[in-house]
Amino acid sequence: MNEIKQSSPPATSNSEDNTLSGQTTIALREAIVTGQILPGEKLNEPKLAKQHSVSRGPLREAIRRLVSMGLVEHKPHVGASVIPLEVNRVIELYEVREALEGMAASLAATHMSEEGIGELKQLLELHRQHYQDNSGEYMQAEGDFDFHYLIIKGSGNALLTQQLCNELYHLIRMFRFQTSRFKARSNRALVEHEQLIYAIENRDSALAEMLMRRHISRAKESIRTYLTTEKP
Amino acid sequence: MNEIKQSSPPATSNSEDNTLSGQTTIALREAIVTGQILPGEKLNEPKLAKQHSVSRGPLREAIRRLVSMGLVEHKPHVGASVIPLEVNRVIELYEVREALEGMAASLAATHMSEEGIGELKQLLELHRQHYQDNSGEYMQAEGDFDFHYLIIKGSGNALLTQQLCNELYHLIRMFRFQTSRFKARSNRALVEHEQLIYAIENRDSALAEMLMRRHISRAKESIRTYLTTEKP
DNA sequence: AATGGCCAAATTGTTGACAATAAAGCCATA
DNA sequence: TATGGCTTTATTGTCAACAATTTGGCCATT
Repeated sequence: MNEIKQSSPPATSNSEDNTLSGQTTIALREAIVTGQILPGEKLNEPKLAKQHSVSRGPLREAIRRLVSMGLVEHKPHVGASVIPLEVNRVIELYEVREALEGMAASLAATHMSEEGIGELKQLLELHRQHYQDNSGEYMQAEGDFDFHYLIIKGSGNALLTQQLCNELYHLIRMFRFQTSRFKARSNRALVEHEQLIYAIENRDSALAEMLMRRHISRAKESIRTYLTTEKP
Repeated sequence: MNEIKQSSPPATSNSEDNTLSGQTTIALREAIVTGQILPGEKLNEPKLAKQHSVSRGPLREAIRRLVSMGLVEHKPHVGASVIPLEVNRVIELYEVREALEGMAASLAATHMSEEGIGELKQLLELHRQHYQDNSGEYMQAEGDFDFHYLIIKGSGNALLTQQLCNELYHLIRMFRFQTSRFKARSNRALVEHEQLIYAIENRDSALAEMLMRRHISRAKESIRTYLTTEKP
């Protein structure tokens, strides 16, 4: 009962199909995100096809989808490989997130339903209690996703939601997994979430955007200093 | 000699490969963008494969890439079809552009090289002369792309550039083609571009972002009123 | 011993046939 | 005549074999 509900975010249970290529996409995606296939590692088609008990057709299709998610690079006549974990890429991802999720927060402040705002409050309360009970460790990982997902969905912009929740989402997950030793910032995040809800509740789109952007920008800077100092 | 250089933007000469699937992707993409295949139209695999003289394998791969560009929708066991042209989608696209290109302008103000700024000025001068000579009609289409592309590239953010120039770019082209009867705003665009260059030159990232966002937001509103009044 | 070109192995790109699913039309029945 | 279920047909999903390209290693030459 200590489990947080895994319903809201599109986590693993994406709206994928039940075709072989769809299932293979999910399997490969999770293998990459959870580090079973390492950054930079090459994706050998015959080998992976045998592993997943499919022919090369569906497997190639799965690889293509991973390319469109940004998890995999592909060079003609050479092959596909998991994207290497470079500091620059992480920074760039956070800059794109800042732009996109900032807009999402702004739109959510305008369009989000009262019901949606209620869900946000409910989630915040859940996180707050969990923070008091435990040492407040994990929330940064799973909990943050739920929160951001609700806001993105609340923007009412399907393209924006698609870009963030289907394309970039798994890239974020992967980077976060690879740098998971680095936690911190759990209490501050709680306060920042609270302020964000307040702004959305008051239909203050400019403030909501600013808070969201600052929220992400701070995370970016934390990661930047972490990755550039402890690396060599 | 009246032709504007087509070098800078990734227009048709994308960094695609020389494989069949790559060429088919380009061919199909252009057919969709230029309206040879209409919005909402279904993509019949055997028929298209025969048309382009390839087998269904590469063609399916091409379709998948178009899906990742947002030009095509795909339902399992049903098939792919060109995305329908709805007002909401256009508005949503402009909102995403506003967020992404706003960030690009901000980053460009910080990172763009003096040389890049020089190119911007050069391009602006070209547009200004063309506006004086002719009635200043087309610039909105081709010219605007060049300008925005230079700024996006100047951001130095590869992911951002990838998202805008490879994924969303052709969606913009398609919508712009489908609503091409609607021009206007040619002189104002010139002034707005001039202001933007000024902001970037002065390394004023906040101003650059604001001007770019307003630039796109205005275009959005123009299109919104145009599409919602003249439609029925 | 280092370098250059050539050959072979492994991997990717492509093809056509086969299987599974969904849409459309038909017939029977109420 | 309208409706429901069935059959047929067209289309998508999958497979295994074939062709083309790259990479790595080998040998000859300088």
